[in-house]
Amino acid sequence: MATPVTPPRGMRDFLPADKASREHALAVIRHSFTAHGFDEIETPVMEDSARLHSGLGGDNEKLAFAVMKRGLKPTDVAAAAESGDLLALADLGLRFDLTVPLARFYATHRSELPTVFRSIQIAPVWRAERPQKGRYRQFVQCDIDIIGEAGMLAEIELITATSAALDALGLTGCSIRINDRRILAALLAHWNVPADLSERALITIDKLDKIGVDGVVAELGSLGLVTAGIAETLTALGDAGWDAAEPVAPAWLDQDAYGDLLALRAAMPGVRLDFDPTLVRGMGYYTGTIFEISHPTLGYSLGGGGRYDGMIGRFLGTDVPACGFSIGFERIVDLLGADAASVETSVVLVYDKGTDPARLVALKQTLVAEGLRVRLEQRTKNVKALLERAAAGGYGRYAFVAAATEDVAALDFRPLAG
RNA sequence: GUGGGUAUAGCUCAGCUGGUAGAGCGCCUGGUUGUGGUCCAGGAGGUCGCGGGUUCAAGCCCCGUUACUCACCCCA
Repeated sequence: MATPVTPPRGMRDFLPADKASREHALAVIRHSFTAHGFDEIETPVMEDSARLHSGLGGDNEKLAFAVMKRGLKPTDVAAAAESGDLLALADLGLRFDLTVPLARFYATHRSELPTVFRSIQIAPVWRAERPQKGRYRQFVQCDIDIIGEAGMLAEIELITATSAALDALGLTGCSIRINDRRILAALLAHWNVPADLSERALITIDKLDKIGVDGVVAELGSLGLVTAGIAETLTALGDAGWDAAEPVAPAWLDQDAYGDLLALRAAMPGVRLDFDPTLVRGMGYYTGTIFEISHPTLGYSLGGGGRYDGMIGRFLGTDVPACGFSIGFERIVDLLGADAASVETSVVLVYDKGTDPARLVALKQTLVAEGLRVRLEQRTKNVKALLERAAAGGYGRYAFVAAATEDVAALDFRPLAG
């Protein structure tokens, strides 16, 4: 039956068990980032509409929810309709990522921030997309960014901290793919791709693992490019790993950028880094290193980031180097199970109707003081269903409170098997 | 923005070639059990997403519409 009480399209309610595991994961991520020397900040969920549409958000700009001006009159609407500029009706919008707000935040507060500023942002963003598996219209991103560090120490700290967070969550099998915009730029130059086709060509290259060499060549051809020799390079790109320059560096490879990637890899022996010259990422504002979290069981990435040295300057007037990494929180929590430690210390006391409330609360207080999480449940006709719900809610043990139970020592705790 | 699938009880779903709405689970009541996740019987609960159409008759067929969902595009 269609119910009129569903949340807005692509946005979700969270039941207690979901909320608990989300909060647990958030705490783990926050702790990892903090331990690596990053400081958490918060910005408003809305920014000026003009700022959101300043060209820095790539295609995401088109997905921004707009907020109408207050006090609009019918004449305003008519004027906007006539001019065709409907965005003129909006002066604010919901943020579609955390990077644009951060750039604005830094421009506002630069004098109060350290020369090299390491920020944490854990917050929801909104995109007016068509929802599907692993894609929502409201979702939480966990961003860390380093502003003011031009050297590769920024990349190293970001990747190290992100990798530590994934480890702390118990996520196994993740790898981080890495590339550099300079390598892509050199590649396009090698193919004589004109500037106005660069963006389209890059998006096509990004699909190599999905549509294969022939698919990419066909799509590049349809853009009007001369595709002679491209297939050979693409094959080499697909096979390229960290030995891409052995024994001889290929003509398409930007050796400066590649040398930097090798140095990054050498600095982080504990992190699984894969060089992928076909990695693109859609955001046009990236200028150097780009990276993305991959998981073998998923067709989409779990997060990504890169260097965007030009963006702060758009707000500040003077260029400030910046680099960031974002974890896609929703896609991470979908992979996590319940928090085992919490289940172990959570118990249910099942009591019969008519049991003295004073005695119940005394028992409960004693157990709470011992560090347990305690839920009181009145016994229902069907105890089985009650216990199964408790198990699903993250409780690990239960005991019945008998009429004569005066002391917690008399409680007979038994495990709740899901 | 493009395409596919789905919509029937609180939940998961049946419902034949059109003929008065069904099951399991959950819930309520009575009994049973009486350190207990058992069993038995009974009961409540449905504008069949919404709006039209065809028909003596529509949950079922036709048209429209909305929502959900999966995929594409793109993205976290």
